[in-house]
Amino acid sequence: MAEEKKDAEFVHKMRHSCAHVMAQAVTELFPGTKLGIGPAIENGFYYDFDTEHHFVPEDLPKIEERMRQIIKARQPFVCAEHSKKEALEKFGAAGEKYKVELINELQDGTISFYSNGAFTDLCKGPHVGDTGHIKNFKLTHVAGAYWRGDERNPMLQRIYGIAFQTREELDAHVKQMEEAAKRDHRRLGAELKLFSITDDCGPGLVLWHPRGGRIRKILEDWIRNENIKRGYEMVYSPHIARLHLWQTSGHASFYRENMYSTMDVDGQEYQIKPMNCPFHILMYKSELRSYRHLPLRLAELGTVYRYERSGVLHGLMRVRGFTQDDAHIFCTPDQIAAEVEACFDFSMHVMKTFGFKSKVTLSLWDESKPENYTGDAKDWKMAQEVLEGVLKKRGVEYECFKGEAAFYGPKIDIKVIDAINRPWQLTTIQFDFNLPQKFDLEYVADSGRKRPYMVHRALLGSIERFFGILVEHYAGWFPLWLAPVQAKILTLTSNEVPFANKLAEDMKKAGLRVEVDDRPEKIGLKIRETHMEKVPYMLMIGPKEAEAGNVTLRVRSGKNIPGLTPGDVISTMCKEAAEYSLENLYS
RNA sequence: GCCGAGGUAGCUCAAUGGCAGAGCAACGGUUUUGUAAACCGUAGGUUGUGGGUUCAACUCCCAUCCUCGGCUCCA
Repeated sequence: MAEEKKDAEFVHKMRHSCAHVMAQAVTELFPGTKLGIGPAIENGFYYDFDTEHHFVPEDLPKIEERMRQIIKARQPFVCAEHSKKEALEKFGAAGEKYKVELINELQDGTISFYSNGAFTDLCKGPHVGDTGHIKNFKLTHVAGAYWRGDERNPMLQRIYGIAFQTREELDAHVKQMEEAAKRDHRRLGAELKLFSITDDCGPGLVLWHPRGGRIRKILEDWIRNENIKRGYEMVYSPHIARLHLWQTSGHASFYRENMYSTMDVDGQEYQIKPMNCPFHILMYKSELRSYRHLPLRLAELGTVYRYERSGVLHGLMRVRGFTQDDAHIFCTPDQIAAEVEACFDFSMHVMKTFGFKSKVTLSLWDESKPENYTGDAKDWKMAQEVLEGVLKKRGVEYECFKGEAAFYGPKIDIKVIDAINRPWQLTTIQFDFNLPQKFDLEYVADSGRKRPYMVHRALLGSIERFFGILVEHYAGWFPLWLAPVQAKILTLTSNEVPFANKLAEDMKKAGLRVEVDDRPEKIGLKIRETHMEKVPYMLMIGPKEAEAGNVTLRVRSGKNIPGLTPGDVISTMCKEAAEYSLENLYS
């Protein structure tokens, strides 16, 4: 264990040292380049540069070559300490304005520098002994990045690299990235004919094709049933509403930049919905509510439209029109903890059903800036304790982020990573102090009228994003209960077609999704195409099977299971599909 | 939105100012086939879009739309 920790520390130092060497190579090859920062990150490092030259991919091998020379020279990393004044003089003279900015923010006292060869960088270290310790690295890509991550600052050019202790690890990582690219949902979405997003329709607007539509319908039916089982009422609301409604809710001001322009209907301004909340609130308000009727849980697969800046769109993960599995819970103060707990458990049930590994975060307010939030300190304290209490009770690991709460309340977010390790938020469970007040919600309690608590939650997050994650998670090999085509029947000759059609008919009657490939093609071709469509089960029928009245099952691995009766196949497949199984019963 | 790279047949990609091409897919025909690609043929294009330079533009210039990698922002 201690060994592992030591290794991890070494690798981190080595990656950071590699960033220095890259900066050194870049400043030598492109004189006048100013330096930003260059930390070690997961699997590698980056460095931000400000230079007239625009880096192109062809520059990377040249920079790598220079880096290899520096590494070969085994230049020792030497630490030196200077006063702030000396540091400012040194970097000021070199015109390193970004370094000067960093130094100015450091406390007075000594400031450490690391040098190797002729290159010196402001750095708190530590580093490897000399550049010879850097062995297996590769520069991967160039990207833009704002200085200090603030879009008001100038944009620098960032070069990313990866570095590992051994050649094998580096090669394995490169290979892994290539494999990950093959399961990218955008690629599989086209290959498996699940969905498309086209120029003609518009960016961020998804066309769900028949195969994707089948899966979506199964997902939607499943999540609706799970909601109903837990006491939710499924409701529906319109896609547009009078602007007035959004002014009341406050969205027309605080959510303005994500909303589309209004449209004129009979001289009135209408707005396409970016949220479902106001509609559920109107339903709540449609009658006088009593504590006896709470909690009220209104759920909807609600399609919303949000303006997302062009550069942030990403396949199904970030789109402009999407459907949330949204719900709003209205309840009394003494019901709130149980409701949040139930939401959290519901989310965990979702994650488990699909085999997702998730990461939980708790977003809290910044109590030093109450002016940025609605609701008083007492409410916030209570709400945060409720959320954190549930996480503690369930014993899950979670990370707290102060100041990350919405202005209207704290929240629990649950994220899942995609094929290439990018995290995407699916579940969100949020307190809302704003809307009950804006709409003056109340309920009749034993001692007069009171304001209900309101929780907003989405578990899948959006059907689109969830589906994108799902495609990548399974690499297109959906478990039987989700597979758009669960089995394909392949005939060898035209003589078996009647038997194949009869089997298909019986399977369809049993509720299975099956297709027959009766083309006069070779069995090898049919197998290849069916495999590439990622159909879980192939049922092969040739003269032998037709004679015996059975089928040969070919599973994904290529293994054959001969002599199965149609009845066996149907009952086993039905069982597997009904249990939301992640594992195939035939394998 | 910002920085950069791109956009050629349904898909993957050629063509460096001089006749727009290949493989796969599609379509037509032949093949009745036993475990990951049978064979022959046909068709397919305003090179993202609009403008400009030129005798001549996929190629150079300008604008614009979209995609990709990041940044910022978020389900």
